[in-house]
Amino acid sequence: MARPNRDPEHLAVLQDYYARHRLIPSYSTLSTLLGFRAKTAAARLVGRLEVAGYLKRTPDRRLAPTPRFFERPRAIAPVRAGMPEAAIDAPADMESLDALLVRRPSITFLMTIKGDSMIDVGLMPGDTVVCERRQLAEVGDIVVALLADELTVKTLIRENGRFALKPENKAGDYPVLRPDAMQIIAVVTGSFRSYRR
Amino acid sequence: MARPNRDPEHLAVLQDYYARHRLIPSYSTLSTLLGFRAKTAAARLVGRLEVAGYLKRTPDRRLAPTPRFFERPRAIAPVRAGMPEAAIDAPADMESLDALLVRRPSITFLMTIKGDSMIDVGLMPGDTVVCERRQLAEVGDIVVALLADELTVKTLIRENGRFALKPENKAGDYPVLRPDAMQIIAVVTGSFRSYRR
DNA sequence: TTGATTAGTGTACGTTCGTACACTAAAATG
DNA sequence: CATTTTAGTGTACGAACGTACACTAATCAA
Repeated sequence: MARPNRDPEHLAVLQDYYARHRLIPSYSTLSTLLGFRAKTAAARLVGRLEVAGYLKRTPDRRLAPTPRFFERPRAIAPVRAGMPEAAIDAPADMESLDALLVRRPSITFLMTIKGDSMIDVGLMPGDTVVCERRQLAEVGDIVVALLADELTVKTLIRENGRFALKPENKAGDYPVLRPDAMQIIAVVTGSFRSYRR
Repeated sequence: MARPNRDPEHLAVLQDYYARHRLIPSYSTLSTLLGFRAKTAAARLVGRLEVAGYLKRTPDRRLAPTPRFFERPRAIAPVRAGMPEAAIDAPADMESLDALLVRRPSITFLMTIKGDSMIDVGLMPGDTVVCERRQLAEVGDIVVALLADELTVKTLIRENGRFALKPENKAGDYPVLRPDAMQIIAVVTGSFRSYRR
């Protein structure tokens, strides 16, 4: 039909640029980046990438990346024989983990897990939880609550029409907490740990 | 001395905007966002945020966020009586998730945990592990190994002078793997999950 | 080989953006 | 209360940006 489509290759360059600068460049600099001599070429490319769902426009018509822009090959098991490289394809530029875990920076804070009361849901002592500061939580949410001047991480449950805080450790035999007064400080939206020494 | 400094508050709005759009807005839209009536105010604010190290300029003089822009406060428990705000808002330290979890982006990739064979060390099905690609691992490391064309996450142990792969699930009764040939693909340096619906 | 199709070129133009500059407003200090 | 300092206002202007449009180049299918 027509010319060969080099868009994937060009997208890769754009993704690298974004990884370095955290910014979609102007058509001019994108043209320079890709070796185009007319910035219209960059404009057309961007149009195609928009249609393909890699870029979108903000309310004020500026260019911004979409979630798809950040999709990276994750390692996938099973792997084809003798080809672990292909399955991994280590991306030189990784999506920012911050983007994955933090949606509203202004109300987000981190907290360290103390003790093993939430071990059944994979929250080990020393793990860091990502918390969004708000009072409204839903039943089933893991929340940060203020109890006797201590910040506690527990699952919010409902018992006989009352809210209670449930530890997640069958072996540890922790009691469900049914305080008279309880203040929800934040909702846990994620967690992480580092195995680095 | 002078007017109260509302920069932290304004920075928070900018950070939220960035989290939504992955883009630093123009001075005009930033002014609208913050309720400024002159875009010069936004320009001045941005200048201050540059000096403070939250923003920088790309080679073509466009505005981009710095690593510090992505730092989050870490709450400290226990809390002083009735003062949960202070523990969060006046944090001991600020940290960026990327800096914490990814030290060498070029050899780092992500992988999703399948199954519950590592549940005792807090790796639940669906969790994402951060892996650094390298062959040299130490005993006790959690590693990604290639076994029968499958990528497996296990703990590397030494048994009678031989290396072996140990699952971490006492209840599940998984066997220790003692393959004739085993290839270490990567070392797990971190893990995370999101509780978001 | 020809025709259809799509990528990139070159130029022109209106709009928006960033910056400069003089000015006003609000707080803290002495 | 006066002084000092810094945040925000208002206006103006050149430069950069995005877009439009006509044109050329490269590939594939018939």
